[in-house]
Amino acid sequence: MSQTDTIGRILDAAEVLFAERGFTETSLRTITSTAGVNLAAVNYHFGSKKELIQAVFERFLTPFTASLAGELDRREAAGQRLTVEELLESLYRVGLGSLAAEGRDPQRFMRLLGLAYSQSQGHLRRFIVSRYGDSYHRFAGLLERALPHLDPVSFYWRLYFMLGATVFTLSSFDAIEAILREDFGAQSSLPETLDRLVPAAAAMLKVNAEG
Amino acid sequence: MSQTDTIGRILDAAEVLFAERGFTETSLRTITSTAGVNLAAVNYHFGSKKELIQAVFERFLTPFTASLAGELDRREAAGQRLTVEELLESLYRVGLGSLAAEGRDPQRFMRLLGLAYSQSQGHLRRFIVSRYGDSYHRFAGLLERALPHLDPVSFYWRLYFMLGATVFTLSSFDAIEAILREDFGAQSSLPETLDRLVPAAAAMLKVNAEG
DNA sequence: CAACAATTAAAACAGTTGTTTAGTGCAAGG
DNA sequence: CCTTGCACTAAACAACTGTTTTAATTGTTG
Repeated sequence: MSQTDTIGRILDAAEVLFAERGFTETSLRTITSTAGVNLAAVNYHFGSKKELIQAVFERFLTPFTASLAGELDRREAAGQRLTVEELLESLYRVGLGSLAAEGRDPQRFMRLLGLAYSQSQGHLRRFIVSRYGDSYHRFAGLLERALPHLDPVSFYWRLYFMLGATVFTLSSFDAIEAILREDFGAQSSLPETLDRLVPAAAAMLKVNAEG
Repeated sequence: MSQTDTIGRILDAAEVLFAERGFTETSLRTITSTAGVNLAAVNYHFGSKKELIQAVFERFLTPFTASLAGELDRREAAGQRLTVEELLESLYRVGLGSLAAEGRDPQRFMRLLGLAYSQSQGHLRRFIVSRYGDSYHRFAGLLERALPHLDPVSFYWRLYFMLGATVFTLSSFDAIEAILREDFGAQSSLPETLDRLVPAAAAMLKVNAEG
């Protein structure tokens, strides 16, 4: 249809394949052949494989952070200070909603985020921080204000604990869900799992250090 | 000295390089040249790159699980049921101690565990499960008994949340520590961080679902 | 010391990687 | 009608991958 349908096809294929196998384990030839485009199209449209990886992240992080900003605006406008649970709810539901609304798979983005964290070849982490650092800091600041009893260092360690639990769990949601279904015959949906995660993460953030 | 000093040199180099860059990002030539051995030595002594990766994990997981088993034996022999905090303490301190005792870097193994999780090419996950699944299930069983108010499915999700917070945070301990030192001038040691992690993770495990 | 096996070494192997080059087709503008 | 620019393609590039082969060198044992 449009003259640059090729770009979209490449991004679609790369997004899926990167999430399944990782970045270095996915060759440009695999991407271009599943996308049904020529090999050289990646370098033509994106410049390099690195820039393709960044473009994949940009395509889902930009609407995600935009939706999150809107949600935080709305909640802040309501007046009272946001609670930990409200902030986590915002983060999770917006992540789910803004991406699912475009008909894309939220779990795939969680896997990509997990990969970005662990496989990060430097360039990707720098790209994400420079592009979306502000969104991160706004959320972290609001969360810190919701936890006034914590000193800054304690708060940031707790924040990383929470991010670890979130990214780690959701990035392998499919695998964990399959294990639990096999062992207990209990199906878990992603929203249900977020219902479990919100109170657990909130408890971890709020507990007094001296237990 | 010994006739197969080569094996140790290869394992040492592979351990460091894998932890720094990941598996596919580390070539056999990089490993053998930093180890000061011939390229073919890897295939001669280990068979393939996959088996080398498994050997690296075996070398630190075997003493780790053995120490953990001993620690759990000791604590169980003492009689009363183990608490969540005691179990987490055992896990963390033993992991720290058994590896540091051999003069090796505990954080490196956390990074490897994180990689095993996210970069797992299948063979590694199968290897770890078949070799160390029993240790994992014993620990999980004891932890579940320490949390009798949780139904099995809830418990296992919480377990994954806890593992996520642990692996994620400790596997990038150096990076997080550097950020906090820059922003707050506060140095954090690994033991201090575990002191922060134990109560936080325990709170996440213990909280009642309906908050 | 001779003979055998274990280990190390150099070199080549076949395959894959990301990227570049040169050229094709096509549509819009002068 | 010709040209300019854009999207796309096939082919080749050089570099790198894990692995194997063949030969040289050890170390050990009869």
